[in-house]
Amino acid sequence: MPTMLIAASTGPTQAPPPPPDGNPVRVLVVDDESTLSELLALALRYEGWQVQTAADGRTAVRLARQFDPHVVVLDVMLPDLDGLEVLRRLRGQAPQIPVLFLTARDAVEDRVAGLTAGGDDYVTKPFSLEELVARLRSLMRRTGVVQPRSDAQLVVGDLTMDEDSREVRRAGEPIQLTATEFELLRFLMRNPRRVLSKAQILDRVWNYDFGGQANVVELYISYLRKKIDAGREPMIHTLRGAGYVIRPVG
Amino acid sequence: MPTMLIAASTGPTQAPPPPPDGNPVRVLVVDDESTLSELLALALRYEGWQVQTAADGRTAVRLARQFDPHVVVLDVMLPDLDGLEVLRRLRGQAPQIPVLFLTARDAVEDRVAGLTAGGDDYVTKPFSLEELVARLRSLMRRTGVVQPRSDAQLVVGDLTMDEDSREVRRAGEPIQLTATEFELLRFLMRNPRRVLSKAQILDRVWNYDFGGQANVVELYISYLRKKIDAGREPMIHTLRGAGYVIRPVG
DNA sequence: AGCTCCAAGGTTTCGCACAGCTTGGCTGGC
DNA sequence: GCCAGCCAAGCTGTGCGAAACCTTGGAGCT
Repeated sequence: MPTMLIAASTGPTQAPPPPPDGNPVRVLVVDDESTLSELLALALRYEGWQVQTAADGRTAVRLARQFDPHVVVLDVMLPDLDGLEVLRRLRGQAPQIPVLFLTARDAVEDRVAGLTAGGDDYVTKPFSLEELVARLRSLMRRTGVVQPRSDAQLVVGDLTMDEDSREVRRAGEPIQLTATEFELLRFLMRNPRRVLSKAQILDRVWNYDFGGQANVVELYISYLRKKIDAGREPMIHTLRGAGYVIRPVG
Repeated sequence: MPTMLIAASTGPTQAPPPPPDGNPVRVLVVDDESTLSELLALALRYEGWQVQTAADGRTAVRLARQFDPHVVVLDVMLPDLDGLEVLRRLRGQAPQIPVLFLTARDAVEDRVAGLTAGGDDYVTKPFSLEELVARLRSLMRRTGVVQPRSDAQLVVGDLTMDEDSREVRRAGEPIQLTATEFELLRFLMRNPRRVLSKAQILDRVWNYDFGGQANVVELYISYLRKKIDAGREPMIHTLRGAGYVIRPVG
């Protein structure tokens, strides 16, 4: 029985953003789980960035010297040195370099707080790629690695999202979203007019270790519609057998 | 008339795409079902691409080294290594190489997680050749293997199709198509002014294991006409005993 | 007390078989 | 050479089964 199958994806996120000043952004990823660092490398390369990975602290420090990254993604839990030590050595070479820490959810929060004192940021595992990339982007914006541009403001039709303040408005009217709803909407808004398959959405918006039913996507689309399209001209459309798409009305 | 033989495929598609830089695109197909990989090889060669096939993971990795493909079509279920392991080894040699995965539909939601995250894509079996080729093309476009050139826009007369947004318009007016209608129209539009037989269409647009009546093609042509030729100068023409052709008016 | 997600039932849409109808072309009788 | 008649090829309306999608309620977690 031939099943129509377009079900899967059509093509991931929009075209890579322009490099900071002609050269691509260089990102160093430090994590000892090779699966994770490879996944990350993939996603970040897809953003158009240059990526190097290191599996332990010493390698990271050595690599940083020759690779000279603009930003570092650093797991605080490493086999050899601990995050703090790696940070110190990195900063010894490049005092200004912004760092995005990865920490286990249950990790002691106050230590991380100490680490991020300098304007850095952190993300707890497991995270979604969409969130990690957004954080990284925001971090680079704040620290001037890339021009701020009007990047933190997403606009599709009369729908706007401020990524920093997390404010969302439709026709000026503020809308309250939960964390997951926000991520999903951000992903849609970053790819306006482009059909996104459920698989793509899952891969990108849900945590990398999510093992659940694929219909959470339908569920959250349904939530979003209630909040965003309620009583208005709909912006979120279903393309049966293909995916979802957000489009300005008209 | 029983099932149409897949081997009959002549699956023509317009002139081969522009090679990356003067040389033809090289595609590596990895699948252990020889019937399928041969079918694929045939279709891809017809696109003007150079194709090599491998039946298992190790061979694939070895072959990749000397063949140096621009893109890989990879079944996730292989006799020796599994898809992810092959991916890892491939990426070890060529970190940027885009991969199109093939997965069985019923295979309990093959944890495809992360596979599309890096800009890769996947297609579930059984698929249609048209679908697979379109995906491959889109993948190469996104990852810069070929110049985007005539990006994702297909144009025949006043009829346009955007493959990313799946928007179709005739004379500016938007037209809603179902998944199958879309595939069929895409195939026609990729081959303007060229007569396509029902057998070709069946082989190319329907899943390779389709076992139904041959008159689905007539049926869907009829649907398409209602949607795109309705009340206008017709663009889809029947050549009795030969097939169908799409042509700009005039 | 809110958020996330599973389960399950309900709804819509699509794909396709079937069958009767139309069209076009061929043949043979005149 | 012309027309009637016939047949194959193509067209399309109808209907059913099932896939795809939507929604609700509630359980578990934080």
